[in-house]
Amino acid sequence: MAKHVQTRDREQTRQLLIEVVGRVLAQDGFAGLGVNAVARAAGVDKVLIYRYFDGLPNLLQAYGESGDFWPSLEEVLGPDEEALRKLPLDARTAIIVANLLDALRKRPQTIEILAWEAVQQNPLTDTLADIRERWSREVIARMLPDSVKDEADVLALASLLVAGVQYLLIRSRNTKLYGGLALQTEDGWRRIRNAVFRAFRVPIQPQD
Amino acid sequence: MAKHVQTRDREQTRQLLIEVVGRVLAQDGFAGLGVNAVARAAGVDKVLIYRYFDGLPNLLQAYGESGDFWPSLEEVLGPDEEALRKLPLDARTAIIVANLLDALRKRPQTIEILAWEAVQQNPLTDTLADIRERWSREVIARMLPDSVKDEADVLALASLLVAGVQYLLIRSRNTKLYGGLALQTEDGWRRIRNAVFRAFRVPIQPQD
DNA sequence: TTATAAAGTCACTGATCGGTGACTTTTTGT
DNA sequence: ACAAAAAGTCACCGATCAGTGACTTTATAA
Repeated sequence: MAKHVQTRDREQTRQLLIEVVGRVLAQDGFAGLGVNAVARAAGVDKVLIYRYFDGLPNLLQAYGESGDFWPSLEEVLGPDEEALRKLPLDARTAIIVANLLDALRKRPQTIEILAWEAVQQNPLTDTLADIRERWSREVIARMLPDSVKDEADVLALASLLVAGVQYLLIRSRNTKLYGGLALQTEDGWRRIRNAVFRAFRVPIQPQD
Repeated sequence: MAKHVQTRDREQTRQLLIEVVGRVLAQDGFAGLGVNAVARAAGVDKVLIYRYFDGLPNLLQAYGESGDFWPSLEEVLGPDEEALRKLPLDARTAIIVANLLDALRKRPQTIEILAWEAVQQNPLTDTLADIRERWSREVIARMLPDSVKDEADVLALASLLVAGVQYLLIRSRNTKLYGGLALQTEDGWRRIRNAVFRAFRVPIQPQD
């Protein structure tokens, strides 16, 4: 039973489609994301998107679940979780936010998705937003349990800063200058990163 | 020469179209913004958009220039500019950012435009982004001249916070909860506003 | 009053979109 | 070897989009 080399393989084509979603997303953004575009980029007929995924939403869902489009907890907590845990609340929070900034900068597709979420609401963006909301709750429970009863409301400040970081990442795709910040230079991002530490009154820590 | 009541008036129709752009923008967002949609909403033939504005971009340009879609300097500096000027740099900056937050919350169309800018680059969004960049430079020149040589880089922190505020405003259209912040409640926005003051180590000032 | 220019209407093109039915080709189980 | 099921192709549909040419109606100025 020496089979031919498989040229028609459902699972392989499924994976290809999922992979191509990420590619299209990174290249053209969600604006260019449609059945036609994905099928074309995959060199595959669009009918397969309907047959294998019952439409684009489910394909995107599969992409969202399969990919590592969001940083892992480890990536954001750094190499030495124990040492981090011993720091004061402000410092802990600042470092986590700064690490998140570094991690997100490396993920163009994630930035595209953030832009998409900001602008449109649909079942997929709802799902992704929910994943991230749970992620943030996990970070808090694991590393910032004392923040929830902090009367100075570090959490609000942290969320505001994360929001700012995400917005600037989104803008950096198209915009050179935002409020005097050069979003497409390393120096601009160093200033932003330092501002995070300043907001928490924590000595500035260079990137790993 | 008792004229009939004008039923055909170029200028009036022009103004109507400009006004309708704002209405469509506030109602359906920029996603629903097209020649067909605007013409339909205005009860006018779309050919007039081409005749009077030579296409949608110029109509949007006219809208951007005519409307008060961005807060005035006065609105952001508050009633007593002189008193504000006497405060320390941190306090001045915090108050301006907080005032900007209050002002933007009142402008749903502006929030739509911000969302649009975040996501797409085109001649119009470029123009609007430029208007705002000049606006911010004017605020700095007028109220924060000492910030440019501030070695702690208040400006970076201010821009980051403004970015965060804008992002949360954008998200608040669709999202209930972001990082634990209830974006559709007064309490949520009070926490965000307070976080601004906290970031600058300034006593929290209630909204006017 | 009448000619003319402007205001507004209408019907159409060509392109692209999401989605589907019917077809051909390959794989697989017996 | 062969039949059935699955994989993949192809041509089409209806809707909507931006944009245009040709038409009718109204206002204005001589």
